[in-house]
Amino acid sequence: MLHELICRNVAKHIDLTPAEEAHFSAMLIPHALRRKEFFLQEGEICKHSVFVVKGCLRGYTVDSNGFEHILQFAPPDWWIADMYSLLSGRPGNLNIDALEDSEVLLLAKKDQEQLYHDVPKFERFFRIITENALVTSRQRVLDNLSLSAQQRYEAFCQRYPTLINYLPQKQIASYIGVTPEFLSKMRSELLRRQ
Amino acid sequence: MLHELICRNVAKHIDLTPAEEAHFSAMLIPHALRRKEFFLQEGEICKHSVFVVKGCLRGYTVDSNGFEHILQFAPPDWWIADMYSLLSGRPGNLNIDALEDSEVLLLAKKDQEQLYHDVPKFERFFRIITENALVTSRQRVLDNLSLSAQQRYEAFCQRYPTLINYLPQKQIASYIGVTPEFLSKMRSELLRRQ
DNA sequence: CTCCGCCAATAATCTAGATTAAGAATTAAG
DNA sequence: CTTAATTCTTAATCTAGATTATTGGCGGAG
Repeated sequence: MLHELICRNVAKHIDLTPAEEAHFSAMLIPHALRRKEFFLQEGEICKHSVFVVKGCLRGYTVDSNGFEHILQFAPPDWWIADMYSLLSGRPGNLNIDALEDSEVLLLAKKDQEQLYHDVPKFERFFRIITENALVTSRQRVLDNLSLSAQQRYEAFCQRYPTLINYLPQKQIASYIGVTPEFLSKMRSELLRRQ
Repeated sequence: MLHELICRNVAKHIDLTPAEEAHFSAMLIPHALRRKEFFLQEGEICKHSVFVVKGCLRGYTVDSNGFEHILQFAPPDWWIADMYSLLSGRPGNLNIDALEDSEVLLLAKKDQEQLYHDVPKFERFFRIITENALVTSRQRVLDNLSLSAQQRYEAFCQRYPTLINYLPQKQIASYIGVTPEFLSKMRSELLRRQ
């Protein structure tokens, strides 16, 4: 069933009655995205939290020189959104698109707020996943400040072992903050050493 | 009164009855820190959320070459903790110390969980401040990936105008990820240009 | 089959920012 | 007031990683 993955995702942190689960499920809007299709573009207002069921999305910005900087990959079982825009209701600077044909479930901001009201346990759920995301994000800030490109690549390999063989190197390079050429150089050095 | 600042901080996001406020207040442990005194050191388990009433704390790591990398400053009205350690119950890699003589209020993890149980509105409060912290942290990741040192310094000046004249340049350099020498060079170039 | 767009690899050159060193300016302490 | 410690500045050299350019492989479209 379409909602099985997301319900298990929620059940990791809170217990729902069947009625609560049905109430939640009814709010979810299934949506399909083709490879390279945008879910959100810079300047738009983000009105949904997105849960990935199949495929892979990415959130990134484009700087003044046209270079992409990837903030987040979202493979199945992950949430993604332009949090700044979603929370503030103002235009964001994030682009979100699909790296391959994907299926997602959307939770509208208004429904999410309704859900907090109807089933307060969801305050807890989103508090916990936001806390985890914050820990990850802060670790990434520290990695960017304290590790070399080589070490950042190795850290990425350890943290996302499934993504490493799945994503084009170009995307990984953009996530860890190096050029594709330099990532290639690092990889060949790593291979030579082992 | 000692708890006035923190109660206004909470009131920004949730409304409490006098009884709830008293219940919350009773959990807070006042604590004083001298300049350079550690609240938490690398390898310890973080058991409290810290709210700064007076002075200024900082959270940072020390890399394998002995260089400090500042993750967060906490002036009055801010929360700070080693979130990874606090959430996981495992030893963290963060150091937290006072940049000057400071006064803080501690909320023990156990009390915080009790509070979620007794006054569920606090789930909401901490969800919201965690969301805001996540937006800030992700913006910082993007700044580190896409901006030059110069631009990162200007962004810091805009975002923390009060801190800029208050903190030693050495600390600011460590936050934006450059050497004190290079920060000094950038500042003199900025002055020359204006 | 071939033409074209995407991806990876390699190499030469270039630059932002680190490193090192040394002196000037502040601050704190006796 | 004197000394010691810390912080800030300036300048010379050095390096990790960027930039630019070239090549080859590979899969899809006509």
